[in-house]
Amino acid sequence: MNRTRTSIVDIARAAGVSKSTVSLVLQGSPLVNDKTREKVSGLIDELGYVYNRGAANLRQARSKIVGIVVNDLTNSFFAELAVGMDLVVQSAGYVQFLAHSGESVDRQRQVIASMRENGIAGLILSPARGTEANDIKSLADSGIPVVVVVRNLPGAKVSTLLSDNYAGAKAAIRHLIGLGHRRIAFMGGFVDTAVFSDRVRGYRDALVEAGIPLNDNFIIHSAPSRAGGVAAVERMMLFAERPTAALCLNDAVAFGVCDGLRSNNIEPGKGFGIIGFDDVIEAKTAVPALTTVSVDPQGMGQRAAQLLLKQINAGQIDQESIVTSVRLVVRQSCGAPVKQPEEMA
Amino acid sequence: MNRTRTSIVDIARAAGVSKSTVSLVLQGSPLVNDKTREKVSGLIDELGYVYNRGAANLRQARSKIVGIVVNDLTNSFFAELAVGMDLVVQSAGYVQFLAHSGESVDRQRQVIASMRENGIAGLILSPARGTEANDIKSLADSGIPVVVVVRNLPGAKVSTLLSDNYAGAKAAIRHLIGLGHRRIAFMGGFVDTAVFSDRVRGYRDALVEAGIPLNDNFIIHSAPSRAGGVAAVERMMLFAERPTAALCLNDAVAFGVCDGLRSNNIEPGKGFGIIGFDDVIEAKTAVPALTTVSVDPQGMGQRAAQLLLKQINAGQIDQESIVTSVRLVVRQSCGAPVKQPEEMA
DNA sequence: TGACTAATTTGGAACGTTCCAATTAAAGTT
DNA sequence: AACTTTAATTGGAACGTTCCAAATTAGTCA
Repeated sequence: MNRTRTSIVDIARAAGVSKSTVSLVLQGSPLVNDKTREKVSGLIDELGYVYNRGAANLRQARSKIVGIVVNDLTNSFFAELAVGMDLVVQSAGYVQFLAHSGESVDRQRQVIASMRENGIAGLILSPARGTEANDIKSLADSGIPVVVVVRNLPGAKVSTLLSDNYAGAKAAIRHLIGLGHRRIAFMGGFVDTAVFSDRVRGYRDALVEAGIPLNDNFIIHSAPSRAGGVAAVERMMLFAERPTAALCLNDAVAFGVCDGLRSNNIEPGKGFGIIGFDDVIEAKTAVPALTTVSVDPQGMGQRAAQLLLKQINAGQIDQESIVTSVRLVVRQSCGAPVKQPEEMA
Repeated sequence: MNRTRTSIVDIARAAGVSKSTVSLVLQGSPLVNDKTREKVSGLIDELGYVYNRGAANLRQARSKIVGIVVNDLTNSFFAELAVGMDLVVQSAGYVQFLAHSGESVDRQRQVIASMRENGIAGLILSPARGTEANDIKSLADSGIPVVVVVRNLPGAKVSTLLSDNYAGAKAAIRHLIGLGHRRIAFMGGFVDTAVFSDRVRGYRDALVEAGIPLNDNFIIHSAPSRAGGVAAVERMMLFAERPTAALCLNDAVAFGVCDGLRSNNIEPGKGFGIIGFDDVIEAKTAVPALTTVSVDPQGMGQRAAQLLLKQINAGQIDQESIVTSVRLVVRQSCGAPVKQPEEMA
């Protein structure tokens, strides 16, 4: 009910010591006598004192806040990524500004500026589509560590943490080929992201490696969402010669593809092989369980946060680029071996 | 590259005015002469000055930070809720600490303490299971507005924003009854949450209202997740006399129920009617599209944030309890009218 | 021009911490 | 007892802002 919160000097007065001593107690210094420490700590809970980290930051210039900006929280991949970051950030005694840019560069710029004003010690950014290196230049220039995750940001001289999209896509396609598929589509995504182009590159290279001719119609663009997957299938159904399997840009698209196939009375995993990308939690429990390239979003979030904290503590920032490896998790959605895919059109 | 960030006095010196004038310019005061304002603003971008909101807070005691604690970000319902909050918080010029408690009261306590030290102006809490009124008492006592959402927190004298779970469940069951169903299950959830008990109450009341005898076996507990839905179906399949439809605790469970039915070769929406709760974005595009009680999570997040901001600005907090109305969205998963449900066991 | 009002500008205290240099108290050592 | 170490404690400046009362400058009117 007090108008003004109780401060360090209030408890100093109450304990009959100086504010410096109280400060020492607060930071657990061994310099202070056990008896005074005890008395002070007692008063601290008794008076309901709460530490003012803002004031401390003002003096020390190093805050315990990290900023996290994610392009789409409603996509479970990014939600899990955020949860992974949250985990390590919190247990390191930091607290996070977490914002959602909704793929808007403007909004992203705004929140980064606002975070900066609030004195973040570092930033983890999963950039919105269309982000330029310039958007984080001034941040990086002022010595605040930045880690870019998931999507590449060419030209930015900051650390990045990406998954091995190329290898993952290649492994997925090889698996489908091994099952006997020859007409394989790539579904979902638009050309303007590195994630898309890397995965498509893996898709293409695996096909040529197996001597299968490329068919550009089989790369079916759509929104990288569940709804996008449904749309892609609609498009595919119009083809005279249809694919027998597809690698999807991500799990969300893959689930959409399952939905779309069902409305066309094709059973996913039996009449058509599907592989997703990311390995979101639902991938395991879905029916059919989704074969997918596991990126381990939560683990990736953890690694990103660890990388950032390392740089914050190190003081100087040496730019690091990590590509996390990825593995194909075979479940039901890619189906049993297909004997004569030529006859399935 | 400067060791120390440039401050208000740096640009004051450069512009040949006092720091007070610069401060005035910063807050857009009409007191300052246009010419000096112009000069000062010029120097501000030129020297790359960034406002230190922490220092300002120290002086003013009212920050532009709100805390948001959510029990499970990986559940799309809560992710969307968070996005809704983010939207209004950001456009009001605030920035948010967003944390994920993962249903752990300990962790929740920690992050709330940490947020408090960082000087949040208010808190929105979607409490972890097992949270007690006491956990936010000291916060509320110190005059910081708190809004509790989604889950009730009995005994806490703070504002709450809940959806009308009772009415929603009742409407859903009435609809199923109208389609001819008589043996209707309730799937998912555990007894310790108000959300669960309210929805079950609606379920029960609607059944007795229609003169249908209650069967407690038909309330099938499980984790409130997709995996939980699958598990609930497994349990149901063992019944001698099976339900013909189910209301699910939430959409995640409902999707799981669809999965579970499919692995038992029952087509969701045809052989078995399913109604979800929440209306997550995927509900619309799923196949079959999910009939569900729409809670509009994003809208709810927005309302919660607006409520909080109102209280922050008002200065004094008058406790408000809002129950947002809810509506049944009929799509495909509850199926066509069932003629003779007695013969479907 | 002088007096008065309106428009601008400005020192300095204050917010709650940390840190440094300096002081005081306690404990050993001859 | 006089000194040296070691242990504990302490003022006060500093961090970057806001706010107030007061000072300065410009403008207006007789």
